[in-house]
Amino acid sequence: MVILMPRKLSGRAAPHSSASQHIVDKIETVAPLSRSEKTAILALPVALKDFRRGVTVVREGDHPTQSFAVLEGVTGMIKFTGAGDRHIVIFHFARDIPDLQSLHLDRLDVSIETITSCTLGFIPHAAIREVCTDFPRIAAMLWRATLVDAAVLRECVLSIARRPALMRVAHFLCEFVVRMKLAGRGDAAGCDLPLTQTELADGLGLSQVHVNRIVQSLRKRGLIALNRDQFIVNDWNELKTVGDFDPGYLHLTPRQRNLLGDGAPLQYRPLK
Amino acid sequence: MVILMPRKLSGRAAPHSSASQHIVDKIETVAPLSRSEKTAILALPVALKDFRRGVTVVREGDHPTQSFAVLEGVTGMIKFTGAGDRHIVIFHFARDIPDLQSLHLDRLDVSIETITSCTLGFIPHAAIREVCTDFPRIAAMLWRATLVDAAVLRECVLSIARRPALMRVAHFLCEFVVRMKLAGRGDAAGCDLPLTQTELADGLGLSQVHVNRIVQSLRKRGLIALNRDQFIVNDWNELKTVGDFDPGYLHLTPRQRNLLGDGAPLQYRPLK
DNA sequence: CGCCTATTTGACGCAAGTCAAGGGAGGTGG
DNA sequence: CCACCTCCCTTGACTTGCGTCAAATAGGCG
Repeated sequence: MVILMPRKLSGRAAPHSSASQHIVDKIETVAPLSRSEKTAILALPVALKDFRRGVTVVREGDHPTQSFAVLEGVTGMIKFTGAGDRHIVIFHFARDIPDLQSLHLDRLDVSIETITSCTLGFIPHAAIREVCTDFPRIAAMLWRATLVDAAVLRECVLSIARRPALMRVAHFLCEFVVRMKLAGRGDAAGCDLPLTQTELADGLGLSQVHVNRIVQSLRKRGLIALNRDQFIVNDWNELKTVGDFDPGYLHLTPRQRNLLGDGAPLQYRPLK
Repeated sequence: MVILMPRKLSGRAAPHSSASQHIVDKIETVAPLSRSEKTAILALPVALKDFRRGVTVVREGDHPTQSFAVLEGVTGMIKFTGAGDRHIVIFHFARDIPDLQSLHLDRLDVSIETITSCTLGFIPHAAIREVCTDFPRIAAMLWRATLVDAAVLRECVLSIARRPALMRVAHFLCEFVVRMKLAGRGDAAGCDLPLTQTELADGLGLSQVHVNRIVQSLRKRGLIALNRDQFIVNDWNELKTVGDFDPGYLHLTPRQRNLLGDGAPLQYRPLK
């Protein structure tokens, strides 16, 4: 039986920097910014706020006048059916801006909850609009960020519609570890996984019981080690195969690919 | 048994207008444009091209240098699993710009196929970028259009993940008829439905056989009449209820709501 | 130690998939 | 004008992946 190390990867994360610096960083993984563009972003007014786990930050039906960037933690976009079934449509990590859409859609069609305790940086829409007007390339880069989210959603639709549970879970874990690494929350061995199996199920369109069985089967095959805190990849190539995972839809930039290390995000590294 | 009328709604559609006029119309359902903004859009170079049904317009992995607007017909965003299972992620109708995302994401993560014969208007990215730079409000409106698509995807994820087949089909049909009406392809009675049951299945994450059974069950309940060409709603309220359909996620503008007629898009109108 | 939350296991049922065959409608060509 | 083909829809029989229910176990944490 694989033994997970008690230390969380979180401990090794970079210290907080301001929300606007995060946005600069995010954009610069795509294209370098000019001095004046950078200055404009760094001048954005940001209100930092901490949240505990399981809090609804904004609610479906709200008409926000600000958007927020995730500085620390994981948030989830939640939707409910009329019958009250909950589904987590997509997770967001450090440097994502989960409700950027509210900049142009005045009514929220989802709720956003904290999945872990979070630090969020709120920026008024007016300020973002102003920067976008003055610096079209910034607008384009923020637009791009929402387009990548949409691409993730498309893959998610495919996965839920057509991939059986084992493949779906494996695919989800592949995506999760890659995106966590980009958020500075993973390394060559794996990543933080601050999700209960119930939350996994809510994001996968499966029942909690079935997720449990699938996870166990992936463990038995020696592909992964996983608990409520962290996730270790024992055989990346095989996990990718089982999960039918091709990261093309993530639209990684060359810089991001470097971050992940030579195209093979995680090397085989059996635990003890 | 309900008898569908042989005449298709298509016959009544507005005649072609130029692709750029379509874009102006689309944007103006959200907010009026200034004279100079309108002029800039109308000056965009558009190459019209006709396609037969079932043609792949752009392919996953392509690096397009232009985007296209749908002037006539229906297109589908298609994804495949590694095993070759096909899924239609979202349909697009007149006035939509299915691959607008390629403006900022250089590699396509989906293919786009014609579901019916189509007239498409191709516009070089360079020209769109220029307009977006010169007129930030145009950029914002195009951005908004991609955000509405993303909202539709989110609802789609919820539907496939959590709604049982009957509800899912009903929900799909509700969305379809509303969006077709906005594209000028439906009226108080119903809309064109140029989809085989296999294509419905591909869009719903169900098998063709099961779609057939569900459609029959909706027919027997007296909610709909439907064949390969058209779709008639016999009981809109009940269909909405069965489909757990709340159009909030479509982010309809007041003008669009008017188009649909007083909030209740389709009135009860039993066939002969 | 006891409570709460998360994971695990087993038994059972059903919604939806698969396979296979038949029927209808429209198109085409001899 | 009939024969044949193709595409789509329909139906039935059978299978199965996953959900549901329920109870037991395990792991923090005050």
